[in-house]
Amino acid sequence: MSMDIIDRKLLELLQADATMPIAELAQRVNLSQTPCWKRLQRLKEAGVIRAQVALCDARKLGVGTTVFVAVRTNQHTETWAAAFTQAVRDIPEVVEVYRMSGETDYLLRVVVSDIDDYDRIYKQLITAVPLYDVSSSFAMEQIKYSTALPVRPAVTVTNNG
Amino acid sequence: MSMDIIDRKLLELLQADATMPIAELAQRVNLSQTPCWKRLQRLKEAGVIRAQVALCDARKLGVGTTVFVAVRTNQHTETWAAAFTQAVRDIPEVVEVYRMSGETDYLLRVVVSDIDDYDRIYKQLITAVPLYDVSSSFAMEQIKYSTALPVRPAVTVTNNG
DNA sequence: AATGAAAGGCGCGACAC
DNA sequence: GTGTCGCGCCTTTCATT
Repeated sequence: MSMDIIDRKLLELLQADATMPIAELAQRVNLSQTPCWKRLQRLKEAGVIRAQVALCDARKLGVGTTVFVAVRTNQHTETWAAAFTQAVRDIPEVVEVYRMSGETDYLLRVVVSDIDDYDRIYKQLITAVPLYDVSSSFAMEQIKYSTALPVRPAVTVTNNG
Repeated sequence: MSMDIIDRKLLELLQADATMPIAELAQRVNLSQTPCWKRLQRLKEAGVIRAQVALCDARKLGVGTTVFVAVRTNQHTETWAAAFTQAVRDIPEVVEVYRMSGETDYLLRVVVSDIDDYDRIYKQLITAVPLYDVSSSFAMEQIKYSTALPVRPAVTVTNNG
C-alpha cells in the first residue's frame, strides 16, 4: 500500500478531528471531493484507519486518576498468559496492557476515580488471576495523551548516518 | 450534569464506534431519534464527549513498537517543567506523558518503528531538555489498548463496606 | 417537559468525462 | 483527478402525552 504525502496529511487531519466534512478535508489537501473520498475508502479498507470513535473526558466520567501497575508472574505458561489476557480485557478500567522486556512482565494502565477505587480494581485483578508481584504507581498529572500516531514518510536510508 | 443509564449507554456505544447513525443509536437505547440527538448535543456541550477521531493501525504506520521511558530530573523548577512539557508535546512519537509519584518523575509512552528509531527520539528528547536519568523499557506485545473509558454509575456509598 | 413522528438541508457515495 | 446526480442521514419543527 502506497502512502503519499496527501494520504499522510489526511490521516493527520482525521486523527485530530474525524467530524470534518469531506469538502473541507478535500480543500485542505488541495483536491476535489471525489478523489479525496476515494483515498479515505482506500485507507479504511487497508485497515490503516481502523476505527472512528468518540473520546471522553476522564475527569467528567469520574476516572481522572491513572495508575500504572507493574505485574510480575512466576507462572510462565501459555495457560496463565491466556487467563491474564482475558482478565485484563474484561476489566474496563484497565485501558492499556503491555507485555514488557526486563524486570516487569506486564505493565498496565488503569483509570480510576481515587485510591479506594483503585483498590477495588486491584482486588478484582488478583482474584481473577494469580500474580506473583504487583507494584502500583500513581500519576499525579497527565501531561500529554494523544491517540494520534505520528504519520511520517518511511525512514530514508542515507549513507551519512 | 446528570448522567442516567441511557447517557452512559450512549457513551459506551460512541466510544466503540462513532460512525453509528443516530437512528441506530436511538433504537439501541430504546429512544427515538430526537431525544437521542438532544442527549448527544448535551454530552458534547458539557464536554463529556471531547472529540471524535480516527484511530490508526500503529504497525501499518510503521510505529508498531512501544517504549516506556522513565525520566528523572534534578531540576525541580517550574521553568524546567514547562520546557519538558513543551518538548514532549512537540514530539509526535511521544503519545502519552504522566507526572508520577515515587522514584520516577515522569513516565512516557513512545511509539517507534524499531530500536534505532527509538534512539532517534531519545536523542531528540535529551537535546531538547536536560534529563538527570532516563530508563527505557520495550514492550514486546500490546495486549490491550482501549480509548474507551469505563462508564459506570457514581459509586454508591453503602454502610456495609 | 420530554418524547414520538415528519419534512427540509446537505453531505456522502456512484456514475460519466 | 474533476464535475454531476441521487440517495440517505442529520437536523429541525410540529404534534403529543
